[in-house]
Amino acid sequence: MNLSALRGHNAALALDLLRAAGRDGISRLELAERTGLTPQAVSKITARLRAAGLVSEAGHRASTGGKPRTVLRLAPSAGCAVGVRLDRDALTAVLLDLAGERVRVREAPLDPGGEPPAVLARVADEVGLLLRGERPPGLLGAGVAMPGPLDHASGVARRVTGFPHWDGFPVRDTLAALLGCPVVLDKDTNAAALGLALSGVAGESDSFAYLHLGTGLGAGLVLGGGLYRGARTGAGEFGHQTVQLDGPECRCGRRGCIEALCLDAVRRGEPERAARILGAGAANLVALLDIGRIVLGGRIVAAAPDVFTARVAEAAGVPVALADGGAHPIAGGAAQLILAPLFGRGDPYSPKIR
Amino acid sequence: MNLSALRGHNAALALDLLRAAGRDGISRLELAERTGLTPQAVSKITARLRAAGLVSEAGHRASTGGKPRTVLRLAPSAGCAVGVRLDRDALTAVLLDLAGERVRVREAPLDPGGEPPAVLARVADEVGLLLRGERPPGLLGAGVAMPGPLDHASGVARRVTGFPHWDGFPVRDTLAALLGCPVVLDKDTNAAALGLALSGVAGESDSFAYLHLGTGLGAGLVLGGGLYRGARTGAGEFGHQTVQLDGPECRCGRRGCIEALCLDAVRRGEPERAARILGAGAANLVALLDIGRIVLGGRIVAAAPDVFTARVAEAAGVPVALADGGAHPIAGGAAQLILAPLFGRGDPYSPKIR
DNA sequence: GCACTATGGCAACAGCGTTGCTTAAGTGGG
DNA sequence: CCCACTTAAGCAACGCTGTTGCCATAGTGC
Repeated sequence: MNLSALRGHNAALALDLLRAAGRDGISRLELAERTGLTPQAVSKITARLRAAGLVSEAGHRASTGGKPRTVLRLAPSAGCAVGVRLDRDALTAVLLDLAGERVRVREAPLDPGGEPPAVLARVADEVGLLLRGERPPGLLGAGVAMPGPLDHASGVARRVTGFPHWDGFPVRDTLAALLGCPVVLDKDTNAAALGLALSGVAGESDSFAYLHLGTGLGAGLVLGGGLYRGARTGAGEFGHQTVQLDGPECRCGRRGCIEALCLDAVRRGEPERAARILGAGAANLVALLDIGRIVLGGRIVAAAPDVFTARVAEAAGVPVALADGGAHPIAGGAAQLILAPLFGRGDPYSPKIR
Repeated sequence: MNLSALRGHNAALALDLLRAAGRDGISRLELAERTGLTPQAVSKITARLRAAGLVSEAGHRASTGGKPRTVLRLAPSAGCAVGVRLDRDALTAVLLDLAGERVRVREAPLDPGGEPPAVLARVADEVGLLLRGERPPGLLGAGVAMPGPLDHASGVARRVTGFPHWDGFPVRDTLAALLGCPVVLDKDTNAAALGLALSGVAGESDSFAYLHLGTGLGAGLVLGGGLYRGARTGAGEFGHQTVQLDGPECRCGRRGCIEALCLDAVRRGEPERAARILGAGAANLVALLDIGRIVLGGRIVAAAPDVFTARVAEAAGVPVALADGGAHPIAGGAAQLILAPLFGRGDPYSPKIR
């Protein structure tokens, strides 16, 4: 790491604390305490951030017997990002400001049966409508969330469930050309987990799993405050975890996959049973990764939130939270794919220079 | 991060590359390429390391039309560490040099039934015998590996399997006082995984799982090149992953735990079946964490290595390696608990300053 | 023997966080 | 109301980081 990387690192550290502080803001001295830097260093860093328009002064704290601390706040309008969720039959697009607040939403039906170029042209049109035809000032890029599996690093779809014929299609580069801005592609569960990590739904714990039970069952893992994607960006394949060695055959070819068992119970109208199966899978996760929390989301969980929350908490032995579907956690998380690197929240486990 | 932390970071980066290069050594320019630093910066860093006696020049590479590159090597004798494995009935102690090479081994029977202070006094005696009564120059500390569960951060044992009455005993601080050097405590599987990560057994992949099948079944996870310990240092509890929802009750109170099923198959003399069960668990790990390799070890694996390797590779779909039991992977890994931080290989997922 | 190539050190430099000091802006006792 | 005291934040000088430009060294190959 060289000096310019050091500067970026510390600026990101400060920005992340400013982001987490939200409307309350944070003082220079608090930043110094939390980063371990000296107050003077923080003054210089925040001066640069203020000069760049990313941070502004916003009032003062009450005095504690001396000069009151000046409150600093992230300037939400200094940047924004688009987030797009592509689902089997619908598209959700959101515009988020730098603070992660939703500025606009747009939902539309989608037919993924078409050829990828046509579908993506459609996506670009919808994003244009979301932006009302003009490029908002400070647009940093667009994040796209799809069901997966796909390759985050290259932005190429693989055998994305519900999107036939997409295997190997360069979604990221195609859409980047259409939109004229940087595009990042990731799995829907990863996007949601990242968004939840940044929104504070995960509470104090900096490691949690987001479990999404909708058309399928998937997971996004946040370990040590950052999204864990694994060696080939395929981590979080939770639906095909074997939890019943001699169970019924799954469409993936293996037996006793948790997704098959869970969805089967749901289909039979036994949410209690589905919740207990999901709880067993969650308990496996908690034991294996020693994570501090589980967050549940998806259509099927939303249909019986109390049952799922109670059974999973019982089995896993950690706090369980619900992702509010109305807040569009996946589309919002997709936009956070663009914003997160500014705050040093890119994935910390990616292969490093050694 | 401040400048002194930056210097430490870059020094660790260089040392880790030197360590990985082993006897072959590495030139300044290669270090520059791999770290992303300029050649001149590397010259300064290696000059400091040479002045500290950690690195020495060792010959030259063949010329490629100009001045031949000078080879740098880690000076193995610049430091050493003790590693101790405490098992149910035996103690293994090793002395490793800075390069991770084994200098000495000592094995002795152990009765963990006694009170912790008496057992640890015994351990300290054995370490004294390993060191032949004198403190070797450059001794950095002692790492201790036990079956777990235990708390790495505080160095306190919890309900360590095979060690009754140890719950809550401050193993690290007690032993540090007896030995007069820093002590680090961790689970046996974590120690082994760390040792394997540093020894190159994991090959190119910087994420893998070490699965140990002996008296029990446990795992150590290396993600992104560093040991993953989780929020409360309890990660890697693999033995009680549920793989058979309605399976037989386990002593942990849950049903269908992989350890119970696996060991039951072994007890019945069906290693093929045990290997297939272990394979299913390994496949779960690979899917969930997208790791690039599985490493197997432990007494039961050693009794039928081909069967376990073949079945696990088949199920998990990634390369499977064997940890050589004769190389004392757990005791050696325990010593690496002390050495690894020098090379920036402390756990990268520990809670960060934000 | 000489031109060429590649490595690595020396010296000057820009930029990072740190230190010592000063100024600003409050509180609270007399 | 004044003034001592406390706390926050900026200015200037500094030490140390990696970087840049230049040069000495040590090989190859015509």
